[in-house]
Amino acid sequence: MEKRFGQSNIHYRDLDLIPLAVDCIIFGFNNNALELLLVHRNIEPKKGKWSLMGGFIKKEEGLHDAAHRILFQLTGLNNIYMEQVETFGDVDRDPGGRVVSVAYYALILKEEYNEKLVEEYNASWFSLNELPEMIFDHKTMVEKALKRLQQKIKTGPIGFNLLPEKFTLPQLQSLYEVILGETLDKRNFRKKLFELDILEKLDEKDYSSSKKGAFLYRFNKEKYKSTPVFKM
Amino acid sequence: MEKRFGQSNIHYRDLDLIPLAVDCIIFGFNNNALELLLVHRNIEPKKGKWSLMGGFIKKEEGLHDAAHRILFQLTGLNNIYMEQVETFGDVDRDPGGRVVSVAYYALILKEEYNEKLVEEYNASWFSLNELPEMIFDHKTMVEKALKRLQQKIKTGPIGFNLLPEKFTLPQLQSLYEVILGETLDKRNFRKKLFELDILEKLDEKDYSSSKKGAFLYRFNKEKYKSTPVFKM
DNA sequence: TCAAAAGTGTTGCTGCTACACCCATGC
DNA sequence: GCATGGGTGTAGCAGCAACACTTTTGA
Repeated sequence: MEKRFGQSNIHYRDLDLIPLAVDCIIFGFNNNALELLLVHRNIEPKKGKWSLMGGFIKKEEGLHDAAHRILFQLTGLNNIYMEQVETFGDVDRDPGGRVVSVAYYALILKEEYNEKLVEEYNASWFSLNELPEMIFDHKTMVEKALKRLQQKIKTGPIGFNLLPEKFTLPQLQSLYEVILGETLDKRNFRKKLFELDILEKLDEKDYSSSKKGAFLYRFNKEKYKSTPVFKM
Repeated sequence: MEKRFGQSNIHYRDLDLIPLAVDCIIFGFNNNALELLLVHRNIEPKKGKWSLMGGFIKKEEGLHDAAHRILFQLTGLNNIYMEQVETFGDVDRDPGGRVVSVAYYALILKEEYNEKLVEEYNASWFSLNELPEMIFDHKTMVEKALKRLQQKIKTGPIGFNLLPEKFTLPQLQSLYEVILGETLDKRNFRKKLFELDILEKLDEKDYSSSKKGAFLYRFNKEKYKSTPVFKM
């Protein structure tokens, strides 16, 4: 076989082939907390430990496709916002053998995932502040993903992926607070948002968390696209 | 063989194994321009085209080790600042066959690399504004790397890796200007730097670019470590 | 003496932070 | 009527951008 790869002179037969996986950091927002969907290992080694949902990349699928497939396997969800975080490739990261893994994070709606699938995988939600022990370098992956999410949420309108189509401003603010890990000033928060002019105020109110009720808003993609600036 | 990998139930024999490579975006600074070290393909396909220096990852080395090895192959340089950019894995990115590639960028000193090696590889420097056509998705890799470098240089003292140990403030400013792609105000630039208090002013001057001469400075790592804040 | 690059402070403005009270409603 | 969360405007401050002239020296 004389096939050559890429810009290299290496022949196929000389190649070290290393299993390549994707791990998904699945974020959800609920009860004013940021949560993570983890799967429970019911096989050895590390039986009983928690881990990110992962899987191996197939020959005929791209990285992003693999990430979406694996997310779909666990949640039944499609068309989800996902972003590559980093690739982890320390030789000993998986004691079971050399595996390189590309980490992706996903922002999903906790109300929409398929509960049956999640049960099948022995998966469960954990608040970010109360994460259980996780296998391998998954803890590091989560930390890196969170940092990227923090950056990204300040510069792009991606937080809305964690909220239902209609949401209240207190909800949105709470989302930013738990992701950024700091409390925000209510008036300043709203001022910034209104200046961006990307929200549509609806005539409906949500009464689930107060007697007075909070107005519902909707993210207006068209408005954002016409002037794609976002800074929080 | 019953070996199991990671959190998955997939057995080794079911795995698709995909060649995994590293590509290096090698930045250098010279003549007040940001430059890139590219290698010339002298084999088909794409003979005559330019490409990033790359290579396949070995079974017994980590990702970062692979990146450093490949950089060393071309430049003879060790202990270089490198950072992972992103992993590229579209199915058809390399028409020669499926290859997933992890992109790393490196900041090196143009005065220090091994010219013989570079000649052997038919490598050559290109100004960032005058890049030749490159193979595969290497252009995209460069763009992503530059964006990361722009971010990073504003928040960390990494620009010094592109300058000799002793450098002048006009040099440093020019470096920031070409990386960020904008002109900066001389006085504001210097003010910010002095406030950071991480530079050591030397008694020597550099006369290579002016008659008056510009004072030489040195980055003081200790000072930076004692108060690791950096914002430009 | 002039050309070319190095070096140096001040002012105005903008954008951010801090902050307190009224409203609507269910109980 | 009171407790709870929703909603609203302003003033001060800090940090950023804009800006011009003097110095040195080689040719």
